[in-house]
Amino acid sequence: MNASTSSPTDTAHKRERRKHDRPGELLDAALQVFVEKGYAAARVEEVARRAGVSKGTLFLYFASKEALFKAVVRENIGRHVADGLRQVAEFTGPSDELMREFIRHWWQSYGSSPAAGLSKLLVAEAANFPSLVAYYRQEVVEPEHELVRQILQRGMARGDFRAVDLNLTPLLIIAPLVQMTLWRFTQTVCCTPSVAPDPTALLEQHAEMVIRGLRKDGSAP
Amino acid sequence: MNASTSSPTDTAHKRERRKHDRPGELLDAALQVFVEKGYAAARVEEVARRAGVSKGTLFLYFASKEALFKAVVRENIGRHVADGLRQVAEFTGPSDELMREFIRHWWQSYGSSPAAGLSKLLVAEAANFPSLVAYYRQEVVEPEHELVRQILQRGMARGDFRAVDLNLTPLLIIAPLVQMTLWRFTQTVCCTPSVAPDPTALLEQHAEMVIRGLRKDGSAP
Amino acid sequence: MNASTSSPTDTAHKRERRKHDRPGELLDAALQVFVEKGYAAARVEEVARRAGVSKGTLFLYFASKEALFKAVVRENIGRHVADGLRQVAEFTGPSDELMREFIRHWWQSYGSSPAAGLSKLLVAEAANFPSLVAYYRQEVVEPEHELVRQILQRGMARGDFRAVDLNLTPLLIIAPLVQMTLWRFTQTVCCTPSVAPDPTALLEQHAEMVIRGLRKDGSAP
Amino acid sequence: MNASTSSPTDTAHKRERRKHDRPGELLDAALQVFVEKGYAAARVEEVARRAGVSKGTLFLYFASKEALFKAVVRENIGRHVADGLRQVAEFTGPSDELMREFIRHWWQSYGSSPAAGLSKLLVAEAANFPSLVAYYRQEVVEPEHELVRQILQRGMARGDFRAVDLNLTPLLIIAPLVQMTLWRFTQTVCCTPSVAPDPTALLEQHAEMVIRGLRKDGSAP
DNA sequence: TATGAATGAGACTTCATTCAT
DNA sequence: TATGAATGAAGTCTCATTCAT
Repeated sequence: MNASTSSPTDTAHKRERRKHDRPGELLDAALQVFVEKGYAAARVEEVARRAGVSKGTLFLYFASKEALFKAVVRENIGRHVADGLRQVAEFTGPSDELMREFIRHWWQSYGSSPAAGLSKLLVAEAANFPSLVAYYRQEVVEPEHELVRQILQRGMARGDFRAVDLNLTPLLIIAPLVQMTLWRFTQTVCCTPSVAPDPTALLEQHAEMVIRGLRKDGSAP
Repeated sequence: MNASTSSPTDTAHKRERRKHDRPGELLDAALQVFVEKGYAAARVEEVARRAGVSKGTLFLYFASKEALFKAVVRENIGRHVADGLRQVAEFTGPSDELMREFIRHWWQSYGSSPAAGLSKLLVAEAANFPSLVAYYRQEVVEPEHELVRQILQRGMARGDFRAVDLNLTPLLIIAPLVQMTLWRFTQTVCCTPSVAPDPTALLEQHAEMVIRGLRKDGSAP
Repeated sequence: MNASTSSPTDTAHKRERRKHDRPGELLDAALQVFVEKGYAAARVEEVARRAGVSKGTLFLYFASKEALFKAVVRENIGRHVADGLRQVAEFTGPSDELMREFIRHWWQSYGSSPAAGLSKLLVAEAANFPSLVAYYRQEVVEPEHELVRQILQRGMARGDFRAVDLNLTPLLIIAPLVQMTLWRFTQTVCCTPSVAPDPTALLEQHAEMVIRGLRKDGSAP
Repeated sequence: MNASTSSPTDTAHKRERRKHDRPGELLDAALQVFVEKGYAAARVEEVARRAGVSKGTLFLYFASKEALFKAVVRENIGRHVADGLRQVAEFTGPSDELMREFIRHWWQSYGSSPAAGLSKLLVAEAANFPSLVAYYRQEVVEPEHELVRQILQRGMARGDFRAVDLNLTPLLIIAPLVQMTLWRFTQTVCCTPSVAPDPTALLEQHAEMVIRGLRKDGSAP
């Protein structure tokens, strides 16, 4: 931001990188602004300002505000699920532990990342951008559910978990994770600790509840 | 409409009733529109149209779009929690059943009602209307958590539930209910059944998971 | 205003008179409001309120805001000049005294009356209502100038005044009177005494200046 | 407009100059429109049109209609009084001549200038913008009166003028000048010559009346 | 006659988008 | 490529006027 805090080499380097990374910097800034204000209340000028360019420049890279918005969504819909699936296939320990891993990993790779703003954004703009919701479901929600489904199936097959509905249960396992994600963007101001508690403790408590909820009736703790 | 079908008293009453009912009709229409589009994208003219009045009429009852929005939130923040608290105090059966009752009741009295749109609205507009978020938390979220906390305490006191954290657990119990609420307004368009499944089945499954999650280690099903 | 402050007879009487005087009360209220705010910024509802009737009632008596405005102007263009002309014809004393009388009388009968607001109104709205300006000039300004012209002619004929231009001098004599009138509506707020001084002293000083300005070169004081 | 007629530097300058001149052009147009119509009846779109720009451009330079109005007033409250004061101090001739000079100068530097519209504007909007009236009085009216007061004091000290009230007399001397100013904007339409006479002749006649009004009783013409 | 709820044209203002530089 | 001044469509809000009661 400030030339006095970086060496000439850095600045020059930064400027070089700048030109190349413009779209990326704009997308980062746009994600921030869209998440904060929502689509309609977001100002393209503020996106440009946060990216350090002028309003006109933004339109060199994105044809319209809507195009920018869609690019933000598509860009941030990661592929963090893919390696999740691999993990399940390779995992050899007890299903309890796999479930705990999944929950921790979900939060690390998505829930606590900047991309998590997408969840808020898509809740807020669902009615205005139905195609994005469909896209998001296909690319994110469904694979995620499939991943949980596989964990459940593995646990049931191994006799670690009782028999549960494979359509409903993934929703219930993921719901608190998504809620924690939404809270990150809902409680910027207020924040009694009881409402925005320590994420780690909450994740562990969630995992504990889930595992106990899935335990077979006669099994030991 | 026709003088021959109504006495002067009736017609006078009709006039009166209209004036009396207008704000309510406008608030209902406004809730719909705000939930659908979000605050910024909502058009006051559409609110007026859905309420069957002209643009100008809306401003006879609400000083501004923002005042309308705030009135919508305040109006729909119900008192459905109050009788919940009474229910707990009076309940005499096993805590399992009380928890099931709470979950069913939450959905009936709020989650499936039109007022449930508030949840989406407050997620979407949290950053733009922090005071409303604080108000909502105080009036709705905190009392709700307190209610669940009392159910948990009762269960632990009676030996029905194992010892759990009284700050974290309510969040985990309510989170899936809120998620179900949000889905109602997120999946207007698409809707594969696996994503928007039968609420009743989901509620029962949620209750089952929660109860098992709270069960004492040695206890029978 | 308040029934408790007047006997029943008074009130009844007042109400009787009311109906009859509605237009007059509306015109009085309208003069006030138009003078205070100007035509465009004046609200018909405020006129109605000050007249103690509803907005709808105003339109029973005046077809439109513009019609009300024109009626206000026409109504307040008095005939105070007419008797002024008679006075001149009948006056037998020295012209000094006649001039002093004219100045005092102008202020008493117009400058200090509520109708004086017209002067401000016509300055403000001249460009928007040229026909009213023409009407005002014909009915008020020209007769007034003619009156001063007659006083000057009389004074010159009697040898009391030096020879002066009969077109220019009336303007110069009346100008300070009109300015005093405008100040009444311009200095509602501030009012250092040097700017809004005692009207009587100012009138006397004006008369003194005018009379000396008209005195023949060799004449004694 | 045409690249062949201007060097790059020129065109860059032209751009710069436009941005630099815009506020001034808008203020000029705004003064016109506000004086013609009054504040409330003035349309910002008309101001923009007269300045040759679009509605939106106006708001790049002035935050609101009210801000534009206030800028118009502040901008046109000149410093034409300052050099008047110097003139008095340096003047060596008879006070008659100084007074004549003041009257002529007042008209030249203010009364006949576009800024003279301020007088009409402030009469019209006094009640709606009291702070501007106070500002105007402080910056214009009071210095002007002080200037006349100094001329009078000088005349009395030199024995040129009789003793007069130093608070009242400046008002009487300036009043006809202000009236002449107001007439410029009041008589756009009608205009019988007797009502809007030759300003020069009127100024001379005014000066003559004032000087005679100030003359010591025994003094020769 | 009197009311005041309802209307809708029109004003101010914002902001995504364009384009000359 | 980058800028930012300029645009004008569209939104919120006001208020003169109407009309059912």
